[in-house]
Amino acid sequence: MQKITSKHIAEICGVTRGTVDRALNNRPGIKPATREKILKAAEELGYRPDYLGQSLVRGETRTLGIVMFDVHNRIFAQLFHAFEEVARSHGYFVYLVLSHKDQAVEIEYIHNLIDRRVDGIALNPINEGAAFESLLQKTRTPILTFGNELSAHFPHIWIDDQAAIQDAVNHIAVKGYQHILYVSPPLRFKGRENIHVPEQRYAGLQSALQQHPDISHTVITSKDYVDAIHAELQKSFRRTAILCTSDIFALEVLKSLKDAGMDVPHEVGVMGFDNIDMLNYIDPPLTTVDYQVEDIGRRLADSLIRRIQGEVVPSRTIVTHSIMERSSL
Amino acid sequence: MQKITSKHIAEICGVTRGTVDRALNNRPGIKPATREKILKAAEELGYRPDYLGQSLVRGETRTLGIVMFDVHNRIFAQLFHAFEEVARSHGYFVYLVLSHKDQAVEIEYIHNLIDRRVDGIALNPINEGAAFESLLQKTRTPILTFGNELSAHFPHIWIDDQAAIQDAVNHIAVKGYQHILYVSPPLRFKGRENIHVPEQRYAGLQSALQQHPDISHTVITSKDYVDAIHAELQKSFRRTAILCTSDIFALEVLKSLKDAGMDVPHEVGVMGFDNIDMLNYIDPPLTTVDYQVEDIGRRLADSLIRRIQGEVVPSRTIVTHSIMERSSL
DNA sequence: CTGAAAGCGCTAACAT
DNA sequence: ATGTTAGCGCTTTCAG
Repeated sequence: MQKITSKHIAEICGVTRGTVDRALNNRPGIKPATREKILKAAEELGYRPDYLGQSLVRGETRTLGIVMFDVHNRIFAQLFHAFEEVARSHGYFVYLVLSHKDQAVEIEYIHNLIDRRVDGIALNPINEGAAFESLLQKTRTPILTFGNELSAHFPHIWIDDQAAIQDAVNHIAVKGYQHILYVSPPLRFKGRENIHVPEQRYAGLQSALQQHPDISHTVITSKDYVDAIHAELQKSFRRTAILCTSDIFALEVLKSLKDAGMDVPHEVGVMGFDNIDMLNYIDPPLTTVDYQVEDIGRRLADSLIRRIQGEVVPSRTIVTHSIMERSSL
Repeated sequence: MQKITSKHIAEICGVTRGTVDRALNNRPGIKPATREKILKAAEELGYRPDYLGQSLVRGETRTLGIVMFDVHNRIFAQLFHAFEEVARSHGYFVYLVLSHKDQAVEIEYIHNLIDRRVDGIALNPINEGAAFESLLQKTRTPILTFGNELSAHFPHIWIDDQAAIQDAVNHIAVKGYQHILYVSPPLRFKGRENIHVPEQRYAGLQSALQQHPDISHTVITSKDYVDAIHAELQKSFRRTAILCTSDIFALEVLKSLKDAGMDVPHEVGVMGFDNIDMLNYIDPPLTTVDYQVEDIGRRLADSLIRRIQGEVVPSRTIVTHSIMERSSL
């Protein structure tokens, strides 16, 4: 069974493809009778316009691309959900591509998306630098970023990471802690990949600590951060809070502390970041930094579509965050 | 800055587009010198072939579509990850579309995928019935299913849900439980949407219980299954196991039992299904049914691509499962 | 070795 | 009101 095209319909109805087009897209200049005949034939044959042909001539594909590291971290699954929903409501499809934090993969994917003529791209980049940005600038495809920021050429939607960590540190200070173990494994990739988010958070840590000269701290960036934490806990006898830059780190930490028989928060405090929904099932309930990641997803889709339609969108949009106090600290 | 096409290159090099094509896709019948010239020009201009044009003439888009309910349930996020990885390694892109368990949305999306000429579709359907299947059959686009099964026309890759629940019940029996609260909220949509998976599991429950006439049971399908469970627990004083058809239900149950101050597993046993990775962080550790969902994702992509290339794939592929014993039961 | 022409499926401008 | 033609960007066949 051959795929049926407008040409077939034209032949069957004894008219030309131009006329078929007029009927299908109900444009003026066609006799009601022939229109009916054509529509009926199309209906019966189960005709569906080919999107490739349409896209080629229209110059738009009504497709968005979203590039993220992976979808294991719940925060990105949630973001995607919201993004997809808004996109669909505007008639856009979305390609979800995962860079797996691999710089080459990311570049290949971006090229592919552009070659496929997506109308716009939302990107959480793992690449950075002038070469990368000029690559992105070569295309007229609108690109927005989230997570790791690029230069101001690319509108960015995210939270204020610096302020968020500052708030976290202040919260820790208020709770009377004297020492902070700051857990941010991605920091060790500094200079090799785009770690704008971890760096911003780290900057927030530094500036907050200046307000609290009484609080000492240790930064942990190793892959085996759990082991590193336990080693650190041996050394110091000051009242310690473990501040993790992601809930998924905090969950690992919590688990290992439990295994080691340590009491949270009495022996040591733990704080996370993201407020992923699975925290509902965790004990002890984790204090963390909360923000509406769905809001980010929605705004990304919305702004991207606006840009596609020629509107100017703000180069920076900050979504609010807050401290979600529970009982791990 | 205008997008550059093979036409531009042809003009610049003073040749025709056919020759440009020969150079770009290094086909024979071209003088090395002109080939060099063309490749150089293409390189300098940053030429990239347009995928729409290519797809139109080649008759393939090298794109796969995967349709699932959502990506909140971790099991589907994991499946997608594996699917995407295999697809990419074969040069395929993937459209991830979410039906949100809405039948109309699913149908609209499937139409869209076909109109966009995806080369194949992996589908966990929420629709069912002859009308739906004939809609799917109208296209020559290969379609595989996972999760809810359709008829044998659509190759299916999944676990043996019946056997899995039977194993779960046997495990519960061995542990000496006398009563089972079977939690499967989707069952209440029977007749309205495709709930093949829940039904298979339910069938597994029934047949297993025939082997254990001493075990009584109650089936819970209400949306407020947590409340229903607590009501049931009041009534019976037999040793009770709560068998949930998804870990996410089990997590909710565990949480509510904890809030109610009930001891698991001594006062009541709980068992889940899926062995999602977040179980690592849960206390008490949840006994559940384990299977390699990544394996399903990989096989889906692999088989789909085979079918696209004309191979015949088995109409049914069963991935193994096992009981993951922890300490909630 | 290269050019000319046709076609993938669609839309749009221009004739009749 | 309908037909004709051209073109989106690419590939492919057939001439030269």
